[in-house]
Amino acid sequence: MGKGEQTRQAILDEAFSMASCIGVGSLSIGVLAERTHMSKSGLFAHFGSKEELQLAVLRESQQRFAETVIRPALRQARGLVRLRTIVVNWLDWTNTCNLPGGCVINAAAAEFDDQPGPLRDEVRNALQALRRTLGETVAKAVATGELRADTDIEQFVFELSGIYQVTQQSRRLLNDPDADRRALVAFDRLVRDYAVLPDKE
Amino acid sequence: MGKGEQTRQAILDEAFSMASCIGVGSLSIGVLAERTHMSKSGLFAHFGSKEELQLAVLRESQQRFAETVIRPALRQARGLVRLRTIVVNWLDWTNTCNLPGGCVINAAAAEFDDQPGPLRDEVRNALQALRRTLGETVAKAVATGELRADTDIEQFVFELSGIYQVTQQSRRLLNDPDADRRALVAFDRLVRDYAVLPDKE
DNA sequence: GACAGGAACGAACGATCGTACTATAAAGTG
DNA sequence: CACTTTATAGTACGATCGTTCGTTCCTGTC
Repeated sequence: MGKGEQTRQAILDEAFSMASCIGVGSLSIGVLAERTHMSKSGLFAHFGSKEELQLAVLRESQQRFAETVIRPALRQARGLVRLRTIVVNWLDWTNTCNLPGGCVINAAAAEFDDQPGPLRDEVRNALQALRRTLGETVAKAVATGELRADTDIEQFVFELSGIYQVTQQSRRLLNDPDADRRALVAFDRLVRDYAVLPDKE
Repeated sequence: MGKGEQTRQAILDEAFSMASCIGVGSLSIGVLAERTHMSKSGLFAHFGSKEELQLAVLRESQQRFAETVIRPALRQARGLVRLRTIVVNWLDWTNTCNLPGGCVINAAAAEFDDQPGPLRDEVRNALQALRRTLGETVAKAVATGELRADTDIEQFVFELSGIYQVTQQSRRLLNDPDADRRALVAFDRLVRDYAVLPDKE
């Protein structure tokens, strides 16, 4: 990794954790330069524009998410076990990664949902990709026969996403210490409702 | 209503719909003055500081929410009917009110969840009040015997909030035309799981 | 040791930010 | 009408914004 690539990554690290706290939209090149002990212009040269920097942060976030939440779960057996692993990792990933202020993409989703442009597109793609991944995982749990064959997969993923979002809000804003427990209760209820009934004894 | 109160309200109207699109944090006094055909200083005098303006927008939002979502539902019979009315109103209230860019409070929740200060406090209080109101409504559905006596009310409200959030995201960002239908499916599943089983025939 | 290329800096740009102060116009009140 | 209060405008401030430009520094190659 060349020198340029190295500093660029260091900038992204700082920008990432900063964006977690104040949002991707409120990133400031001046402040970021201060924090990374660089000049504004020196930092700027690595990205060419503020928007490129913001996009880079969003991409960085996606990459870390894949490596932290999804990939470790692929070692689990396909089906409900793997799905549950993803959910647990997902709920915990703001702790695992350096995300003092919550999920960057999730916050950006609320921030840009009505502001057309590359940033909105990037967030949109990221969330669609995530839902697709979740959908495939659910589909495998159907294939293994753990979930019913007529499971509405998109509905399942829809509700799963809701559980994630409310958990973040409860934890971060309302300081609800039971948020994670409640999230798992909701997840279990979701699974139970779509599960194949066990044979009668 | 005096002249002052009148313009103040006009400013708030504009600020409200603006905040809906770009977020409470990105409100700008200059732009707001332009849109209301006033001078920056003239507008400024109504609030004394930007933060006060932002707080006023948040309070305005709470008030409209109460009048649009909650109050009309109080005409319904207590219990599941009223609860369902609230949910339907809730899901629709960004259309009912002038909210081109989605719920102000909900966006602010993601924006300020890690930035201590009066704004965060206000959002927090608003959401806590909402959850309390929802909780009381659910409790009445328990009292009427429609929901089971051992219903975990906080859990119920927790999941309800999740349904709302994911619906907003699906509709606004992912352009999912089925979002509202999915929300109601999720709600019905929630109610069914906590409902008192009908007597066997 | 000359040279080249990339990396970082420093200074400055025009624009916009929130805010303060002063003056003028309008509204409200007797 | 006169008088007081309130509402709005105008101007200017210091700070910060993203961005540009030209220069310097460092690193590695011939």
